[in-house]
Amino acid sequence: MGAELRLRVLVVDDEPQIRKALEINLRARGYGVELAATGEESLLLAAERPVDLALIDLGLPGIDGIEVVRGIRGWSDLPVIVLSVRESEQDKVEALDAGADDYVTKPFGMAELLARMRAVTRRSAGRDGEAAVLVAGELVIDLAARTVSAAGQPVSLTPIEWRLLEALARHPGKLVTQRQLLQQVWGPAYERETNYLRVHFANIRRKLEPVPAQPRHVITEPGIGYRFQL
Amino acid sequence: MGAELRLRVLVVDDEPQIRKALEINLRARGYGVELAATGEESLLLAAERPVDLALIDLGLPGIDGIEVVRGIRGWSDLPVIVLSVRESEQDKVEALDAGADDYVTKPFGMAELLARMRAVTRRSAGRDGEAAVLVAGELVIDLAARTVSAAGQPVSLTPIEWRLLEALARHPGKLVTQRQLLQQVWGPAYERETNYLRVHFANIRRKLEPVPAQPRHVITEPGIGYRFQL
DNA sequence: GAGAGGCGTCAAGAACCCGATAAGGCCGCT
DNA sequence: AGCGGCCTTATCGGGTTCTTGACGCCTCTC
Repeated sequence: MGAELRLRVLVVDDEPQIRKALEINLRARGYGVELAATGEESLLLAAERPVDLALIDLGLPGIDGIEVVRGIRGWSDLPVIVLSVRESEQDKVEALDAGADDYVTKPFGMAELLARMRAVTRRSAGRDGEAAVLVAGELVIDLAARTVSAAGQPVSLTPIEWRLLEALARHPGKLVTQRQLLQQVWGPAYERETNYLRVHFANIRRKLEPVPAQPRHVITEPGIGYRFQL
Repeated sequence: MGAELRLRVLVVDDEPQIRKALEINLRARGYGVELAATGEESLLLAAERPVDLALIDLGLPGIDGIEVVRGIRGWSDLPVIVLSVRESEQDKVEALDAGADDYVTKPFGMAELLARMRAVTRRSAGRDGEAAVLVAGELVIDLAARTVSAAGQPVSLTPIEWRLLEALARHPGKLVTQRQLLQQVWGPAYERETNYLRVHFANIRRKLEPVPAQPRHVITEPGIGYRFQL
């Protein structure tokens, strides 16, 4: 399994010198490198060419780096390291809570960056393959295409509904705590707002479950969280 | 108090002031905190009491912080954040390659640390751990999915019941004292309320044991505690 | 053999959690 | 401006869970 698959890295930075420097260093270490100069470009690239890791600069023209992170997190759990000249705690917190796995302030040493890259890829190494479509009775959920259909009919979910369903469906059968859901969908400041979950899961069940009062797939574990039952 | 499902953090640092400061800040944020001053102590604690995250100082007397990280990585993939005054790249690389998930140099801002803690726990929460399934006769306990079934039938446990069963099942065969159980499930202020244990274990046995009056798996050690028999 | 302490059982009230529903505000679209 | 979708917020009822106290049985000690 340890067959030296070369990892592919997406580098997003608007300064050509930094792009060049990173490209040279990473290629020398055996990484494959994709380059993007703007947020728009990076999102397109990430969608069409699968990469294993993204290095994203915060100070981008156009779409901000934070938005790029959010955009990526919307449909994948690709490891993301943010690079930035901004040293303020608020910037770091914002980027990390947007879904970044690490935050490195420029200027940084190449050895440290490489070590941090190894650390975050190590974590996500054990992920599943592309089990992107999941079938549960009359329910069909396509995680990649972001589509759901119940009893053959396509169902349209609101953004929040989709993120909640996705958080459950990514780990079928496993229990996801209220805290995890609130943190993933709304952010760490909303960990106590369990009423959000009640309202939105009620809406989800109304759309997906044949008998919303007796849900078969979106199960609630009182006092703990929710579970997606296949 | 409500059934707070809080994350438990192990703090390893030899300076009492830093331990205290971290403890106060983390508790205020709703984390459970275990403290250790030396590497030896921390390894013992980590093995005995399950925590969800470890904050480890590098400059420890006795066993070095790096060795603590390696020790933990030897048997678990617990998220680990290293705290250190050392700023050299070599120290960072060494710690990260030893298995640490992040490296924060002192002094650091509390907001940043909390954000980095959220980032690493978010990662490790999502991955499907190795099948942590425990089979004891007609009992099947899935610690990862948080499900229990007896004689093929799924059993639903209340939050407190689950936490008690989990505390026993994480160390099959080992004796867990009443004090440990009360402290883990209800908090340190409830160490005397052994009647809670009697009531809830009676309910657990009623749900799990074929003959609740003659329990085969949830064994009580009079005057000391309880034990999970495989 | 008597007493004390620990344990299991039971039941009742309080506290808690969930689902349902609806009103109000915000935003984008026409 | 008007409209509609979406999210937030509040309230209510019903069901479950937790706590608390009481009682009887067992075992261990004196």
